Amino acid sequence: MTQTLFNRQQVAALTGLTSRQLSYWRKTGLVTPNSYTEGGHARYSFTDLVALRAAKRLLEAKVSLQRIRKCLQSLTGFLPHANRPLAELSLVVTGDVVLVFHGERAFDALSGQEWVFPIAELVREVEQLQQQQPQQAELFPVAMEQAEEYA
Amino acid sequence: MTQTLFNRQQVAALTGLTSRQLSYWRKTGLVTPNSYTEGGHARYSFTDLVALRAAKRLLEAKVSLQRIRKCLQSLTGFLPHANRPLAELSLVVTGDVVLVFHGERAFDALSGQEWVFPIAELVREVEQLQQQQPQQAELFPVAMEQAEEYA
DNA sequence: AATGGACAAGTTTTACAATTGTTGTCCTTT
DNA sequence: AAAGGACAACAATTGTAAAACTTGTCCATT
Repeated sequence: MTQTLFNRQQVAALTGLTSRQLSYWRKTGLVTPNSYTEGGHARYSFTDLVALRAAKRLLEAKVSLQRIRKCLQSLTGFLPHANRPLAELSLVVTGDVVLVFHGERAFDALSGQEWVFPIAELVREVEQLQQQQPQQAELFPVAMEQAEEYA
Repeated sequence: MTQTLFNRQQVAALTGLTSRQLSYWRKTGLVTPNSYTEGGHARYSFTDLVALRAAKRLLEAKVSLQRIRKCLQSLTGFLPHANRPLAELSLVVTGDVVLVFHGERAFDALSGQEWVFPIAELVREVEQLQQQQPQQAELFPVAMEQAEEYA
C-alpha cells in the first residue's frame, strides 16, 4: 500500500516546528515518524502530522512536553483503544491540565479522575432530599421562625 | 414575599455538612446564609442549599476550600452576571482544576484561560495546510523518496 | 541536506520546609 | 439550641533550591 510521506522540510513547513524539535520529539518518543529511509532519514505520515500539530497546540497552551508525555502514557492505560491519543481524542486544555472528552464523559488525562458535574442536577438533588425529610420539616417548624423574622 | 428558610439542623440534615463546617464557611464567606434571625441564628435559603451542596461536591472531588474560594472570586470577574456561580454554572472538576462550561466555551475557573480544542479540527487544519503548499510538494518529490523506501 | 553530538540559556519539575487553612472537640455565652 | 472562641491534629499552599528537561546554535558525519 502506497502512503503519502513527508520529509523534514515538508513537516517543518506544514507544522511550523523546527528540525531541532522534531529531532528531540523523535528521540524522546513524543511523536515518532511513521518510518525511516534507508539512509536513516525520518518520514512522517499524515497521522504523524496531526499528532505533531496536536502536540504543538498543547505546547502553545502552556502544557509542557513532560506533561504531554505523561498524559499520553496514562491515556494508553485508560483508553487502550486509542493508539494515537494526540491524533484521535478530543481534548480540553488549560495550562495545568489536559482533559479528555470521551463520549459523554470527561476526565483528567493524567490522573484519570472523572468528574462531570452539572449544577442543574444538584437542584433536583436538593429537592429530593427535601422531600425525603418530611419528619424533619415537621420537627423544626420553619414557618414559625420565619414569622419571627419577616413579621 | 415569603420564602422557605432552613435552620442549622435542617441544613445539616439536607446537605450532610457539619455545624462546624457551616460555621467556618459562613465565617470565611464561602457560602453565607440568606439571612439571620434577630437572635443572630443563620437561616439558609433553597439557593443557599444548592450552593452548599455544590461546594460539598467540589470538596469531595478533592478541590480544596481555598481553591473553591479563589475560583469563585475570579468567576465574579469573568462572569459578572453569575451572582452565585456555585448555584448556577456547569462545572467539570478534577482535583486540580475547576472548568466552567458557559455556552459553547470552556475555561479554567481560576485563570480564565480558555481552551477548547477538538482534534478533529486539526485534521482539517493539516489538510488545508497541505493544499496551501503545492509548491513545496513539487520542490520535494515525496513520491520519489517513497519509491526509495518501498520499491 | 539531514542527522547527531556538545554546549548553553531558559524553563519545568521535584522535594522539602515553613506557613496557612480546615475541621473536630470542648467550653462558654446567648 | 445555636453560636463563638481556643486548642490541636491533619491538610493544603507557598517558597525555594536542586535537578531534569527543551531548544537553539555550531560543528562533524553520512
